[in-house]
Amino acid sequence: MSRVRTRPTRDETRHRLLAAAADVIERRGVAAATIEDICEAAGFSRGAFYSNFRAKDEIVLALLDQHLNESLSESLSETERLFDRYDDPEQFILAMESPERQRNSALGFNPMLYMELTLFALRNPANRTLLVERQRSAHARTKRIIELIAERLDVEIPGGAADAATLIMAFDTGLSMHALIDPESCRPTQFSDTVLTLHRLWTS
Amino acid sequence: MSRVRTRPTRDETRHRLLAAAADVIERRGVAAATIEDICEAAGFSRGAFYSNFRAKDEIVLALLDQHLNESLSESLSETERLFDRYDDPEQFILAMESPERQRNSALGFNPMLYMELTLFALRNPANRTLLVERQRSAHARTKRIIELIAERLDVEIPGGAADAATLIMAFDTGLSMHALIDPESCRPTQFSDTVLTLHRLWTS
DNA sequence: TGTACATCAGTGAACGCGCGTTCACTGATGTAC
DNA sequence: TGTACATCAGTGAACGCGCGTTCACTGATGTAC
Repeated sequence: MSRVRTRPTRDETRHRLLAAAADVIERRGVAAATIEDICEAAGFSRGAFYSNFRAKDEIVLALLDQHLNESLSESLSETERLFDRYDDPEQFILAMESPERQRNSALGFNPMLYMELTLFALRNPANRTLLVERQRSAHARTKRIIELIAERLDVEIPGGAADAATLIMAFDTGLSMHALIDPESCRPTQFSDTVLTLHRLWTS
Repeated sequence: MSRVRTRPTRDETRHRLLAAAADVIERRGVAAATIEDICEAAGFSRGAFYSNFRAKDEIVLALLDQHLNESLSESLSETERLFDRYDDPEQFILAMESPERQRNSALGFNPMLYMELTLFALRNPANRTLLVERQRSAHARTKRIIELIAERLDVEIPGGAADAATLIMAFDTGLSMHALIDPESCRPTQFSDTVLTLHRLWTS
C-alpha cells in the first residue's frame, strides 16, 4: 500500500475516546461528562463517538471493564510477582511501595475515576456482580499471600488471615481516599510503613 | 391563633426537601438527581424548592454542610463519650460497634451519599477546604484517644499514634466501601473485632 | 505501481427531550383593631 | 373571639438551554485487475 495513512485506525480511535472519557469523567464525573467534552478531548466529532460506541453508557461500561480487568488485576498480579521475587517478607512489603505499583493501582493513580466508576457499577445490578467477584478474588489472593508468609515464618496471624487481608485491603482503599482529600496528611511510604509494622506485630 | 395549620412551617419544608435530596442523591447521584425527583420525594412543587434554595447546587452544599457538621462530628463525639464512659479500652472498643454508632456514622449508614458528597466537595475548592479541616480534626481526635490509651496502659504504640490513627480511620472508611460492594464479605462485628486485635497487639 | 470502484470511518448540522430556572398566581398565615 | 387586610410560602405552567442521539454526507482506506 503506497498511500500514507492520514486517519487513525479504528482501534486508535476507540482507545483515544476511552482515554478521553477516563480523563473527562475523572474531572467532571460520569453524569456531568458530556459526549461533546469527550470528543473534544479526543479530537473527534460526535459522529466518531457513535461509530464506536452505541451510547454514553456503553463507553462507561467499557471503561469499567478495562478498569476491573487491567488496572485492578494487574496491580494484584504485580504484587504477587513481587512476593515470588523476594524470600524476605519485609523486602517484599517495602517493594510494594514502588512507583510502578502505584501507577498500576487504579485507586492510587486516579482515585476519583475509581470512585465514579464504582458508584456507576453499584447502581447497576449486572455490574455490581463484577465488582463483587473482583473484590472476592482480590481478597482470596491477598489472604493467600498472608497465609504463605505465616507458613514460611511458622507463626499464626492474630485474628486470622482472612481478617488480616480485609484489614490491609480496606486500609489501602481508605488511605487512598484520605490522601485524595488531604495529600499532605500521608507520607508517600505510609502504606508500606504501616503494613511493615503490622507484619512485625503479626509475626513476632 | 385559632386557625389550624394546614401547611408545613418553612423549617419543615426545608428539612423535608433536604431529606428528600439526601434520599434521591443516594439513589441516583448528585448530577443525575433532578429538582423534580427531589420535589416529588418531598411532596412539594418546584416552586417550593426555589422558595427555599437559590439553585440546585445550594441544596447540595447544604447537605454537605449538614453531613460534615452533624453526621461526621457527632459520630466522633459519640466515640469520645464512649471512651470517657469506659475505663477498660477493650470494653470501649466493643461498645463502638453499637447500632447507635453505626447509625451516626455517615459512611456506615448511607455510604453512597457520602461518596457522592465527597466527590462533589472535592471538585469545588471552597468545599475541599472543609473536607480537609474535618479530616484533620478527626485524625487529631482519634490520635488523642489512642495516646490516652497508651498512657493509661503505659505502653508505646508501634509505629506511633499518628500512623495508628490513620490506620484505624482509613480501615473504617475502606471497610465501609468494601461492605457496600459486598455486604456478605463483612461480619457486623468486623470493625470492632479487628480494632480489638490491633489494640491487643499494640499494647501487649 | 497505477486506476477504478466499493466500503465504511468519521463529519457536523439538526432534532427533540429533559431539566434547571422563572414568574404570575393563589390561598394560608400573621397582624391590627 | 371575629373581621379585614397585607404578606409571602408554595403552585404549576412556561421557557429555553444543553445534551444525547440521528443521519445524510464525504473522503480515506481496502480491493480487484
